[in-house]
Amino acid sequence: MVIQKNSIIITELEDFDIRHILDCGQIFRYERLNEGEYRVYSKDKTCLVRQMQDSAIIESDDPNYFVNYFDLERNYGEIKQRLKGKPFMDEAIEYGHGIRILNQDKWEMLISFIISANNHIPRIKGIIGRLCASLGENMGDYYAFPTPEAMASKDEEFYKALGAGYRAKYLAVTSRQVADGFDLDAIDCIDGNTANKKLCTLMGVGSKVADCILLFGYHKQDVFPVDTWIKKVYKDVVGDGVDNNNVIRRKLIDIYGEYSGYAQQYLFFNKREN
DNA sequence: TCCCAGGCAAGGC
DNA sequence: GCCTTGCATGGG
Repeated sequence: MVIQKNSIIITELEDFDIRHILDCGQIFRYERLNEGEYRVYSKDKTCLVRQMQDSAIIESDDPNYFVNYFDLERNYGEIKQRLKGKPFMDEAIEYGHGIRILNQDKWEMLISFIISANNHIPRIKGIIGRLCASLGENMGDYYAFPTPEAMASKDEEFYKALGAGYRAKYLAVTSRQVADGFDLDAIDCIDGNTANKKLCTLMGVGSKVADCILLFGYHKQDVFPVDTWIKKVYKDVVGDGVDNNNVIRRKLIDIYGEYSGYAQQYLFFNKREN
């Protein structure tokens, strides 16, 4: 990796594939421009990613932000090595070998995954896009993700009009709570299970949404978001799917260990695309 | 068409 | 505590 004034150059692509990274369900704000060419948005920033045969380039006026964002200083080879041999992992890692878990904004993850509940990914993208266009700062040729204050200034009806459906109330109530002082940063230094319970006190956040926020916004690795796709994986692993979500979560963390969060992403991506 | 989606809150027991 | 039900919306 070479960091320049307005770009990052990646010359080792064994653990970096921009399509894997963007299509594995952790981010909703990006556009595919061409084959291997994407524009990505995070918070109030943006970058352009182009992946070629044997290198990739990330163009941005704040490269350091995106070095952290794309988790470029972490050794994914070691993570994969530790996961290999566990149930269904080898094929999932082979298929999604270029996945990296992004370091995204906590507040953006909170709102994005409240919207994600019982929803389709294309529709989630649409709602979030309209949310940014209507409440986010105009950055010239794109919109920033709105601040807690901007979102707290609107009511349930506003979010219904955006197409959020029954999640509209959750958005209004939770953004008010954060604007009024609920400290998202304070959750950073507590363990996964305790952090999960704390996030669940916010309206619209249950165990699964909390795990997504912790994995993508806090990079906590001892979590396992259990959604409809992971339930299918669970059936493959244990033979049936009659257990409730808490039991499924606990058993999967038991099986996949300290790198459960990474395991979950490889398994999710492989199940959803194959 | 009808089923389903990166589930949650509320109410029943 | 665990289990069931209702829920807005639009893509496939």
